[in-house]
Amino acid sequence: MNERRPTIHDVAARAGVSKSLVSLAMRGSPKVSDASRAAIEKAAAELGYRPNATARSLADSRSRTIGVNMAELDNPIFPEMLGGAHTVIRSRNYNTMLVSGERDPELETMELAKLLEFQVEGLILISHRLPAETVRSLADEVPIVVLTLKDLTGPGIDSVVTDDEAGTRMAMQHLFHLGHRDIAHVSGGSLEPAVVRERSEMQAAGLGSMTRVIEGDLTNLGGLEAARTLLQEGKPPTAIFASNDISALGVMAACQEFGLSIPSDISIIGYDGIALGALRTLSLTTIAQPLGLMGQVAAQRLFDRMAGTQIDDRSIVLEPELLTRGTTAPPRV
Amino acid sequence: MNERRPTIHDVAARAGVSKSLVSLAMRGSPKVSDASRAAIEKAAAELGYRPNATARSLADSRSRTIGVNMAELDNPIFPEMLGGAHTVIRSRNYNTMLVSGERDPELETMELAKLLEFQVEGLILISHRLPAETVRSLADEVPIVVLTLKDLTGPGIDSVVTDDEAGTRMAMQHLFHLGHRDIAHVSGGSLEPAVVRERSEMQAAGLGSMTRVIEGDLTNLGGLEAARTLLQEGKPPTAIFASNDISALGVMAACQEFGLSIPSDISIIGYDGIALGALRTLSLTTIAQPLGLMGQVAAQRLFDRMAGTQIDDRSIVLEPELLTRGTTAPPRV
DNA sequence: CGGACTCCTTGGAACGCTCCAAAATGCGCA
DNA sequence: TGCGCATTTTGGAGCGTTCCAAGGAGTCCG
Repeated sequence: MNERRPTIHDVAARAGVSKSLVSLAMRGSPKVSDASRAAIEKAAAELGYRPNATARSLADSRSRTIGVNMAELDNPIFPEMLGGAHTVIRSRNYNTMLVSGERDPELETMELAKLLEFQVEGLILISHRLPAETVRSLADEVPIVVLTLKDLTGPGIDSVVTDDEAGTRMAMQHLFHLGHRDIAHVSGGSLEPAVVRERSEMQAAGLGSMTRVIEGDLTNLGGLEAARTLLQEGKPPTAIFASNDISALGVMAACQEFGLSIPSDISIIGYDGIALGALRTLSLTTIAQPLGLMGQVAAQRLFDRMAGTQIDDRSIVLEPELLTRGTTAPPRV
Repeated sequence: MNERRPTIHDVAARAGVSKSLVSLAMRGSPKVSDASRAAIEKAAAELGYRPNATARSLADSRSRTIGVNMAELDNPIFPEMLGGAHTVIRSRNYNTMLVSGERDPELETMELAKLLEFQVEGLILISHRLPAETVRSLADEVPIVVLTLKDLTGPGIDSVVTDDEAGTRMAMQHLFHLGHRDIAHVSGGSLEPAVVRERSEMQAAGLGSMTRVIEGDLTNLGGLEAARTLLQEGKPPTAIFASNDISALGVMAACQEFGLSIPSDISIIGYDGIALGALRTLSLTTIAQPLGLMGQVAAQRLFDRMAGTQIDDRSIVLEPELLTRGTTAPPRV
């Protein structure tokens, strides 16, 4: 396992050419004669030569690496976005360096610093907990695309989000058209400010039919508890709109605890469109964000910025989609 | 965004010392006098200096990077393991380079080659689809730890698995003690050979009470369809043991379709212990593998190998655990 | 006041590659 | 045969670090 790995020099010596020519050949340059190329390939194969990407990065100062930060793992929307981004990154022949801030801004800052030390050429933040100022200062070293959080833009920073107003409207209209007039909303609390704020504004302003708002925190347990509180208060609403899917699942559990059957006694709609919600066991009606696509678009935009393409807008807004599944139905009359 | 980044030379010039001293100072060497250190730190801060990890890797030929391959994203057990491994990698001040084979052995091979070009110091394969021979040949360039698949060991290759025989036994005994005598097993089909084979052997040999085995494929849909076939055949078993959780969720859905309520009409037990199964809505009884821990242990073992620690065994076997939740109960009498 | 140490500090040679300007080769054609 | 031009090939300088052998500066003591 430990003999020194062969270098470009070894290949050159063995093929009887110069290191420069090997370098060209390895990169598939057309200026290499067929004879030389064959000799070089043969020598490389015999030696089991592998180009050293580190040396290459240093020499041409391109790391061919994108840094991805994923703040947390326990909401499946993040891995789904990661998957999308990752696909694009790979297709461009780049590598993905993954870090995770674990919800701790200080740790997150350090991890991002490490990415920069590795000379990543771009950064994708799949959610983050950093102060805007920190992100802005990173952004003048390397282009950044932020997923999910739309309120953070600025020079060097792009964002990819879905149209939450539209999504909220869709959810409400779906319930409204089914005949619901007594709707409760389990909000996201203070987390994910932008998203939550908008969804909440909608609910406050928009369709006046919603009577109650309970604070959740975008977790499963949060949804469960919020719904419990709600249901203890007395007459249950005919429908509940949760700000995200995993909290919607908590809401479902609470309803079951209270002996309400879904959707005949109460309708539930979530937000996000996690893959899991499609499982027949759950069959959660939801407003789907195109999660994988968001990741892809984020990566694409990043590559565009890296290429220096002239682009005006800083924010890409994708459309959400209503997925009508088994947890919503007309209210009992 | 584009002025040349300051290098160690710039810092040296500004602090009025040599680049070597800056290098030492940046790495916290004790041989640097307080005065110099202060001057250097000041200069570095003023310039916004960031060490170039690429150059460092090249110079001391240590990339401080671990490559992680995650074959697929749609079974949540993989991200959970990733999380565990990632935590350990970070705590050692290493970086994680992530690739994904997308179930395609050829692509997977290329991706792993890229990792080696980046001089990763170790490799963690969170499941993979490679021929044993390929893995073995990678293993003589860099230490490897394989998660989940136990049949692949050899020089340079370690594995981390759970004791599937024990797990299977636990599942069966749980059902048996509840009083079930007519149990069906939804298998994993040809995938994940080792795991499946063992779980299946158990079922064939072990507790003779199981009457039927249906082939699944470890997916949600596979579980759904397997269970449908089973239930169409006539008198349903009193319990179903699925080879993994996501297929168990499919099985649950099928049961509901057939009007069977869980657990009063039929008990269901899964395998894996995905976080999701704990959601109150699902409350899936299962045999839990310590997923996060497996990832951690894998990373730890990798670091031990990298440090050249003398270790004899090649395989780490962790114990599974029965999580009794809401989908199992005594059979109806 | 000269050694012998101990502490700090230094310049130059790697590390394995790419880039570049310049050299070698080959070919067509007068 | 010789010249010009296109095609191949080459050595050396860099990329930003670390490593190392060796050089200076003090300090302590006889």
